[in-house]
Amino acid sequence: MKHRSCPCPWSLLLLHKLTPLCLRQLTITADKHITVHWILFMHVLAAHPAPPLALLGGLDHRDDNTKELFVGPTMDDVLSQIEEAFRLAEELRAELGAAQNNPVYLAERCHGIAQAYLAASRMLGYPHGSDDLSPPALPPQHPFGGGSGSTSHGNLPQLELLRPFLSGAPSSSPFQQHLGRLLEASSSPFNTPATDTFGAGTSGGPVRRQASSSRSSPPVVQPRQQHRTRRYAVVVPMRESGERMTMMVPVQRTGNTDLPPDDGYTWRKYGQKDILGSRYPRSYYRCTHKNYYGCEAKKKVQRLDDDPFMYEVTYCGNHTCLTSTTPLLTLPAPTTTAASTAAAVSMLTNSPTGSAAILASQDLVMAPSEHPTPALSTAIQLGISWMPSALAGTGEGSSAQVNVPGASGRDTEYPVMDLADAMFNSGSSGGSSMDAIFPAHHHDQRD
DNA sequence: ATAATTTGACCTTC
DNA sequence: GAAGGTCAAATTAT
Repeated sequence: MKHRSCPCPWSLLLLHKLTPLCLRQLTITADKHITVHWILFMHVLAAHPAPPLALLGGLDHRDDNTKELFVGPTMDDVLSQIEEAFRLAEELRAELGAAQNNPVYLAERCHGIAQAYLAASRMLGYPHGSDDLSPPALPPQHPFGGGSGSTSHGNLPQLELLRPFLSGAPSSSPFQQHLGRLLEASSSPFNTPATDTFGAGTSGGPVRRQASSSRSSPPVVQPRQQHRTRRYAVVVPMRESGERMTMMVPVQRTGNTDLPPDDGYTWRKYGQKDILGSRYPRSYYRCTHKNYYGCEAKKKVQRLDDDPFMYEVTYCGNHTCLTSTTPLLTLPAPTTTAASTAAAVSMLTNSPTGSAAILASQDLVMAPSEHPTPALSTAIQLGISWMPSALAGTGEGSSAQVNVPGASGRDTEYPVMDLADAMFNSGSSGGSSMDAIFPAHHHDQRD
């Protein structure tokens, strides 16, 4: 079990510095979805594991000797680079409507944004960033991939990052619809779906590959109950439930590559099936919160025959567990629990993992409501309300707050010190709160 | 003790 | 009847 004993406030410091910029540039659409540049920022920059001390000297504008010892870029340089990325992203957002039918242009713009973030990341000496977001060479005729010699999937990782934010949203914003069209274009025309798997590259019959099983098969199989009373009262077969979405997700390049891709939600595996003509079995998952919230979200995961480093993930049904309650409104602010604070902060990233954290906090503080109401806006509001508090270093302990356009109703104050205490002193369970904030990148190299 | 996974049996659809 | 999807007991992990 890994445990980060002393989570470094590096990312928080970065957010301190960036907050005014974020508040100005961060765009929240009408239905409270954070747009592309913030997501990219979180994925590329916030994953930085540790603060380069010299850069932090630049961050604080201290007139000490640390800067003199450092000949590389300062934090201000990094921030300028980030600001440039924000500017490009904002331009892209403004142009989405007009440029939606020009995938080449859009891809290039996304590429440019990613490059700007990567430049900042490189200034921080974070070499892995280039690996994660290395933009594709964009052949004019195939802007979304299919280049010779490369894998046919995931050639536009900048867009792939956005996929989880489009899942399960029946009422998409125009911006989401733009992104959806982009992603659709990125996967369907050029990426080979797993439909033509019969005999394609397989050597004879199907070869089963045991998925992430650490136990050895028992030599003697116990006889199972032959006749069971099956109850299929309210079963909705996956093929009949609407809201289906299929996507290609690359395997984790680090650690156990047999693990299914982590989309941030918590799933429980309920079945595995050998599929005719496929080398790899198909795994069936349902939402962990099915019993508690009646969440009917399901997914099936299968490796591609022709690209074992790619999973085909089909989502069915929406996560009703995300819209079940308004738990955050009941949080005893400002004496927020660690879990709930982490939930609110993580929701700032609008990541599904943050959603999972929200659910964890729900389990802690309240029972499910009979009248589900959208909690997303609340979570976003809490997140944004937190940001200026964290920024408010001008007066320690101050609790400035910001009314987020589109977020109606109450304002909640979260003093930064409480937040920091909760974040950095909470570590009683397996994962730190920082994991909830920046969940996408782990630096544990398990060999 | 509880939660999650495995896996053969069972059910539904085609 | 075959194949895909799901159930649930057994098993394993936490």
